[in-house]
Amino acid sequence: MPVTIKDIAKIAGVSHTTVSRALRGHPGIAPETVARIKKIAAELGYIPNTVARGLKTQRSGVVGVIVRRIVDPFFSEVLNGIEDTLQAAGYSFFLSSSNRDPEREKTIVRVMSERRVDGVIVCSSQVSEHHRRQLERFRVPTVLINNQAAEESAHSIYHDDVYGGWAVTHHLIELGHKRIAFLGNARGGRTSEERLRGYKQALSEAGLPIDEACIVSGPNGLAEGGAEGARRLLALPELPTGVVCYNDVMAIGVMRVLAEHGVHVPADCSVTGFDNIELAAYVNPPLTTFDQPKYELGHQAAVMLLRLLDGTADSDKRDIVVLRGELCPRESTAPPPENGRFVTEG
Amino acid sequence: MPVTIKDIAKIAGVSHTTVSRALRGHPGIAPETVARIKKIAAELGYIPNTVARGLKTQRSGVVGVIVRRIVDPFFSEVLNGIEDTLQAAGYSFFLSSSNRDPEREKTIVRVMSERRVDGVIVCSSQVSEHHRRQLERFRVPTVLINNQAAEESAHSIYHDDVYGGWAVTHHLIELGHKRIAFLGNARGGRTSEERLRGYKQALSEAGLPIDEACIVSGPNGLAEGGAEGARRLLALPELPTGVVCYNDVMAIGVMRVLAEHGVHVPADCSVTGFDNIELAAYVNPPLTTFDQPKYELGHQAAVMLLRLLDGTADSDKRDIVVLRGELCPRESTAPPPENGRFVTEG
DNA sequence: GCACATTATGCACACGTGTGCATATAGGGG
DNA sequence: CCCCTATATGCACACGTGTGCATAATGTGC
Repeated sequence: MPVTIKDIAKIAGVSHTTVSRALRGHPGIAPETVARIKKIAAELGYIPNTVARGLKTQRSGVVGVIVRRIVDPFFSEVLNGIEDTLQAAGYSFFLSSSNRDPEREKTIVRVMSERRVDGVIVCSSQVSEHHRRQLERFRVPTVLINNQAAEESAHSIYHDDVYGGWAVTHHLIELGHKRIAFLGNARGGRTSEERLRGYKQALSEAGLPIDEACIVSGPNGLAEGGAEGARRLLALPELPTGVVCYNDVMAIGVMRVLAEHGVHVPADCSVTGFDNIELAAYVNPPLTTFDQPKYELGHQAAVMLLRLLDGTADSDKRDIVVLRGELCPRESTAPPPENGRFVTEG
Repeated sequence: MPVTIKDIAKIAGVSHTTVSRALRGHPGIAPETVARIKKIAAELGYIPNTVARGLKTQRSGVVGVIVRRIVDPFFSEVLNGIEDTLQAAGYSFFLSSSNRDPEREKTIVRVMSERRVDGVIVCSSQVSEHHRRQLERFRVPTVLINNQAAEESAHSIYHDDVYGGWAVTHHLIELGHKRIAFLGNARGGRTSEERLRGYKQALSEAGLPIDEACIVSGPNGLAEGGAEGARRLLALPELPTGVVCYNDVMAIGVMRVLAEHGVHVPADCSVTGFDNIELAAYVNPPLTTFDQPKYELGHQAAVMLLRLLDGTADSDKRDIVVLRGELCPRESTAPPPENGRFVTEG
C-alpha cells in the first residue's frame, strides 16, 4: 500500500529508473527533473523500502547483536556504545539474548542468517565454535567482545582483566591488607580466571602467600551469587580483611551478607567490585571498583565491524584490541582493622 | 553467494516453484519429491532468505522497539519480557533509544518505516503525537508501554501508578509516620504525577495534611537525581521521617546522601523505592519498594502486538491493559524515631 | 476408448529497487 | 547540413521468494 517509486514515476511522467536515480543522487539526471521528482516524493510521503533495496544490493544494513543476558548493567552500557555508533552509520540491529541456552543460541544464529544480517557482534556470550563457523560460512563478519577464547578469533575486543584484577588487589595491599580473598564467578569463564590471575600476581609481587582457602566462587555473577560467595567466606575460621569480587553486582551481594552478619565495610572488611556500574558510586558504602571502558568497548566493537563491512579492514587479518580500565577508589576499602581481624561465628 | 531455491531446483531437476512449495509444506507436492528436495536443501546448507520472502509477502517479521534509555534496570527487564515473547513467535526486533533527543526520535521513526517493521512497541518514551501519526499512516500497529498519554492511544499497557504511590505511602503511614516527603522525577511526566496522586490520596485518607514543602523533585530519574532531591529535603527546617521516591535508583541516591549527612535509614528516616529492580533487595539497607510486573509488562505488550499482527485483535478497537504491582516491604522502612525527628543542619 | 476428476508440476508475473546498456535529444564544430 | 560528443532518460533484467493459473501426467468411471 505504501508509495513506491513507480507511483512517483507515473505522476512525474518518467520511468521508475529515473526516479530511483534522482532520489539516490545518481549523476546524469537533469537538476530540474531531480527537483521535480523530489518534490513529488515529498508530497506523497514516499519512504524508500530498505528491504527491497537490500535484496538487490545484497546488503541489509542490519547487524545482529548477541548477548548472554539483557538484564545486565555492564552489558547495557556496552550496548549503548554499540547502538550510538551503529545508528550514526545508518545501521540498525537485532538484539538477541542466548540466556546460556544452547537451543536458543542455535535458533539465534539461524534467524540471523535467515535475515541476512551484514555482520554480528557477540558480547560476553560463548557462542560455540560450531555456530561461529556457520556464520563464517555465510561470510558474515563477526566481532567478539570479551569472549571466552579471544585468541582464536580474528576480530575481537576485550579488556585487560589481568591488569584489572591486579589493580584492585594491589590497591588493597597498599592499604595494608595481608589476607585478601578472591570471589570469582563460577560461570564467568575466562574473564573470571584472568581476574584471578591478576589477583595472584599482585599477591606474589608483594611477597604475600596465596591461600587457596581464600579463593572461592559464587555460582553466578548476580547479587545472589555474591551473597552465596560471602557465606562461604564467612564459613572460614577467620574472615579475610579484604574481598576482591568478580563484579560490582556480586560485591553488592557480598556487602549485604556481611552487613547481615554484623561485619562493617570497610572498617572490618574491605570489598572491591569490578566494572563500575552506574549504581556503584551510590551504594552504601560507595564501592571501590575497577572502571571498565564499557561504552568504549561497545563503540570500538561497532567501529571494528563497520570497517569490516565497508571493506576498510581485511576480514582475514587478525585484529585484537585490548582496552584497559582504571582503578576507581571509593569508600568500601580502607586499611585493615588494627587489632586483629574480625572473628567469624563459625 | 548463498544457496537459493533456484540452485536446489537445478540439482533436483524441478522448477524453483516446486522447491518453494516443498520447503514451505505447500499441499500438492508428491511426498517423495518433498523428501528429495529437503535432502538436497540440507546438503547444500540452504538457509531461506527472509528478506526476499518479506518483500513478496509484505511482512518483515520484524518489530521495532523504541525506548528512552537503554541503560535502565527497569526497562531491561521489560525488554526481557518483550524479547522472550517475540522470539517464541518467530519475530525479531530492532532496538533503538531516543535519549530524549527529538532529532534522534525522528530518525528512529523514519528508519523503522524504511525497514518496514510490522509493528512497534514504544516503551516509556514520549514519542510525540506527530511521529505516532506517521506510524499510523503506514498502518504500523503500535503498542505503548507506560507512555505519557495512555488514554489517547488505542493500544497501550501500563501499570497502576496511583495505586503504587498509594501503597508505599500507606505502608509508611501504617508504620506510624506522619510527615512523609514525596520525591518525584521532574522528567517522569505522567508516571511521576500519578505516583504523587497516590501519595496524596493515602495522606488524605489517613487525615494527614499535605505539606507542599515536602513534595520535591529530582532533575532526573537517576541516582544522581535522587541525590539532588535528598539535598533539597535536607534543606528543609526539619527532615521528614519518611521519603517516597519515584523509583529505586533515585531511592539509592537518596540513601547515599542521607548516609553522608549522618542520617540513618531507617532509624532516622524511612525510604521507599519503586520498581523493585534486581539490586533493590541487596543494597544497604534492603529497599522497601513497590514491585512492578516488569517482565509481565513486556510480555503482555508483545502479546498485544502479536494479536494485532495476526489479525486476532482489531486495530481500531481500543485495548488498554493496566497491571498492578504489589508492595514489597524490606528494611529501609521502620516506625519513625520515637523522640522527635532528625534535626537538619540547615 | 473417451470424458472427466485428481494430482503434480511449471510458467509467468509480482514484490520494490538498482544497474548495464541502448537510445533519444540537444549542442557544437567543421 | 552532417558527424560527433555529451547529456538525459528508458528498457530490460536482476535480487530471492511466493502464487494464480495453466498444463501435463495419472487415475477413474462408464
